[in-house]
Amino acid sequence: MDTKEEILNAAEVLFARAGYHAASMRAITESAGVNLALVNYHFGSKEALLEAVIARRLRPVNELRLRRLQEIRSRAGERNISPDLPEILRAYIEPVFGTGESERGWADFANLIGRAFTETDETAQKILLRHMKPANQLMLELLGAALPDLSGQEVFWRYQFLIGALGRAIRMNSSPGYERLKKNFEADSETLIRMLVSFAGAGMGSGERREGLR
Amino acid sequence: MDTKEEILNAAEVLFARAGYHAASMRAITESAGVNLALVNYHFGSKEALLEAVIARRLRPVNELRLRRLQEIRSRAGERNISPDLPEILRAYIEPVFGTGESERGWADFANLIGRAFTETDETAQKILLRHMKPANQLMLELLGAALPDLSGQEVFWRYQFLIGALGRAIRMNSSPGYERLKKNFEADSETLIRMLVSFAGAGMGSGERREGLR
DNA sequence: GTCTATAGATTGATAGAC
DNA sequence: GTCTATCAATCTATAGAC
Repeated sequence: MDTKEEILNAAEVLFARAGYHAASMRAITESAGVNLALVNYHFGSKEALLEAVIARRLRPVNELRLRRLQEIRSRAGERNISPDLPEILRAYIEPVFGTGESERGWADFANLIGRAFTETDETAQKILLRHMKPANQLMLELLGAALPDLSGQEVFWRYQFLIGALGRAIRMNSSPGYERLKKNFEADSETLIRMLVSFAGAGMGSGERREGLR
Repeated sequence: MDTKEEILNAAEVLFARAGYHAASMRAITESAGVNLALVNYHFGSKEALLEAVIARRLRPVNELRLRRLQEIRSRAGERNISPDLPEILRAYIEPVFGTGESERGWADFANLIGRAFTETDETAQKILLRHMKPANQLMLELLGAALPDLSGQEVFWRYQFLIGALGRAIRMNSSPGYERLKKNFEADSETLIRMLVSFAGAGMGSGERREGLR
């Protein structure tokens, strides 16, 4: 297989499992079965490698998200109605669990994303925010339109709660080390998505006057 | 001041802001104004230092949590009624935002906890889980009693969503780097707690037959 | 493009004087 | 308890042969 891709795959696994700093380039190249010097040849630096790992998976996810959210917005605009909250949530949540092809390796990447929110002296966090910005802005706009009775502050924080719940779900679902905790409560992706949409839908809609009237 | 405490304070800040691996013992001792060798003298190793940092803050939080949850359980038991969901949530959430004394430094620790869920080759994660286990078990039991119509799987995952939302709230509220994102949506702790309880209460109670009848 | 070899810096930890 | 000095290991990155 392509050397670059081999490195990306190995880096994804190790960044996700050990963390950016703890995953050394020696470990990565060894796991990939390539020479140590090839990381710098192909990517330039360790940080650029992290950027490439994140970008590879995140681009299709956010493109799909954005497309679905834009479609919801234009449909609501045409008929001059508020966008539907559960529909918005599903468009935001579903792509994270796989863009369709859903190749192997997604579990590790999901774990990496979970880390990226906090770790690696903000290196990964910045990369992440940059990729998600367009979808995030549109998401806030649609949520505001779907929840017209809530203040901007309320909408903003409920959106943050959703992001937190989603991140937790992804990590719990994919990262090893939670097996013992999950025991008999294992859930497949579709079940998880359904539970998330229902949880966040009820949580975000709480206090809305229109609640339940649609 | 006490040298040990000085080291703990500096380590807390640096672990939180840079991450466990990125925060070197040289940086920690320099920031604490003490000699490099004193970390190993007082704590034994870098990992033991992390353990001490976490334990110092987490013990009072979880003791308070446990006490309040136990009180709810015994009150419900006496009167032979289901425990009240918002009350459970408040008992679980409130202590995380400060145990009352709420000394300075809590913001950094909150950030550290956010990291600990994922980072540091599971070192911090294990420490965290060990500390939270008693409160977590009681929490699951009370949630099950408060939501008798839900399956164990549903209760478990909604609890995970709560943990995710809570963690996100803490990090957003305390860690630097989110200032630009929060802009005009800043909220004080009491407001945040209220929003969390209302969000999670609605989200967790969704689908319950008794919903709204209490 | 891929390799060896190594530079150059930084890390956690410790021995031993005070 | 606190200090200096240093070891041994590890890290990222690069020079240069093939």
